[in-house]
Amino acid sequence: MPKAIYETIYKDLKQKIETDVFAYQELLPSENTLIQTYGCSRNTLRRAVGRLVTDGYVQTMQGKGVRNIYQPISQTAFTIGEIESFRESAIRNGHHPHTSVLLFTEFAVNRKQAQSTGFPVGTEIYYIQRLHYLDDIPLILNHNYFLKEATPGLTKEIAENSIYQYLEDTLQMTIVNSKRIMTVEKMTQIDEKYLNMNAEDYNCMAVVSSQTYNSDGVMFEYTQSRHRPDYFRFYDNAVRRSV
Amino acid sequence: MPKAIYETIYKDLKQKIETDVFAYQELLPSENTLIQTYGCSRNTLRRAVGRLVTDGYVQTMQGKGVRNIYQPISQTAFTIGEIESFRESAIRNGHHPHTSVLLFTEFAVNRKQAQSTGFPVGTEIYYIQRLHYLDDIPLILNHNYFLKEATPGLTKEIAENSIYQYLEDTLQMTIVNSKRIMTVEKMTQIDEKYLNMNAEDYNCMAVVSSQTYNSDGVMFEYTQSRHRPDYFRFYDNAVRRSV
DNA sequence: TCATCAAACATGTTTAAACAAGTTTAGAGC
DNA sequence: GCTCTAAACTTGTTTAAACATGTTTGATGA
Repeated sequence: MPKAIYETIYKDLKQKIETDVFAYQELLPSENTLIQTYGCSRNTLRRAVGRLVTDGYVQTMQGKGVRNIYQPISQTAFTIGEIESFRESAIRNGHHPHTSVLLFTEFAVNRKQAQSTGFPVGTEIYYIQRLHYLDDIPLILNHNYFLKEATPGLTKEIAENSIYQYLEDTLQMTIVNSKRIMTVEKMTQIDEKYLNMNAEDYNCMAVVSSQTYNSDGVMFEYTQSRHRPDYFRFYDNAVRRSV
Repeated sequence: MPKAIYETIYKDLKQKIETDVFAYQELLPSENTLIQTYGCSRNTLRRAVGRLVTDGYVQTMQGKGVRNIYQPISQTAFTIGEIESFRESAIRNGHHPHTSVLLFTEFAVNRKQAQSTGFPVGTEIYYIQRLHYLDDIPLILNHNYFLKEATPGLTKEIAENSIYQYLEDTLQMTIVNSKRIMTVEKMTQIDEKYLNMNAEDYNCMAVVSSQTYNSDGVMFEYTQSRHRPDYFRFYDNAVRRSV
């Protein structure tokens, strides 16, 4: 539940835009009008609208107003800009997610792993391989490296459901920040096997590597997500700033 | 040149972080200290710091302070979150960009093109095929569709340099907003030919499709950028909001 | 010595007010 | 009718102040 007023207003406006209360390409009510509607100050309202701008939902035009430029996006969309677990994003889009754990183990990172993950050599970690299904189709092969010190008590059972839910609800951890890199890599035999792919067809994967930090500034997770190329979509909205 | 105070402070702090004036994982000076340094109000300072947060440069911790979590990223990086021309981003990273125009033509969009571009059927557009080189290696094959009405006077010569520079400097257009979708697609014979690729090796491309809006809320550009998979990197920083 | 607690300090949210700058509208004057 | 302009809008920037909430620190007291 959002406690902050601007969060509430933001969500209300967002929902109104998504449900066509405001028409595409039309102007939203002016700031003054919305201030009266929500009974808040100008700053608070502008903060909510500012979030809609970075979401690509609206566009502000000085002197004119705020235009709705939201267009619904299709299907298997992994919207960028927020940290969301596979489970959360699947449910949000009305799909049935399902996860199977292929491997659950723990070890200390060696030099090669330190290179790719960003964890120092010797760090104790949980290493988990998971396969994510959407409506019974295997879409993503995940390699998770969790800092053991920061995520104690992780089990295979938790990994089968939602690790993030465990971290946030049980361990009271606050996830704050995630740096991601998108690349395209050759498909491996492991990819082929688990994702039911044929390298004669596509021979590449969409790979998202991410480093995630908690509120203590500790990088507690490195994950490589290997996506089926034919189902992969990554959305983003960019705003050009004055140069 | 930034006219707004918060822009100036933002850029100064950003530059200080990039040049290690503040050490990695250390705390920045407190708000009160920075307010005195810059002689500005708290709101203005917080606005600058807020931008650094969304850039993934720093992490704020209530009660504690602001931690520097910036780590330089490598090589051919196309950082997300901002609209940047190929030329701008290449120069920013110290490379030598070069563009060759393969095709410069104009026509009215048919039904199939309307589907993919988002322009209505019959819209008059410039269609440009361009090949972007970085340090003499062809990396990106671009298909540009520019709304003729909004971008009058476009020529092949302009396309060889910077179209964005023409739009902003000569036409006084303000580019505001760009929605992008990242996918992986099969390599075509055209890709193979111009990018010196061999489909026996990689048979896929990283494809970024984007719709760009100007300050009038008009979508004036649709572009499909087909990237060499082995050179493609897309950076992003995500912030988790309270659920 | 050690635990407790209040003060000091950090960031987070909200309001109010003023001014700046771009756009639209309505009216005055021709 | 037409043009020009001033007034009334719109969003953009900045300051000031108050309160909320989380963290650290240091003094007090047992």
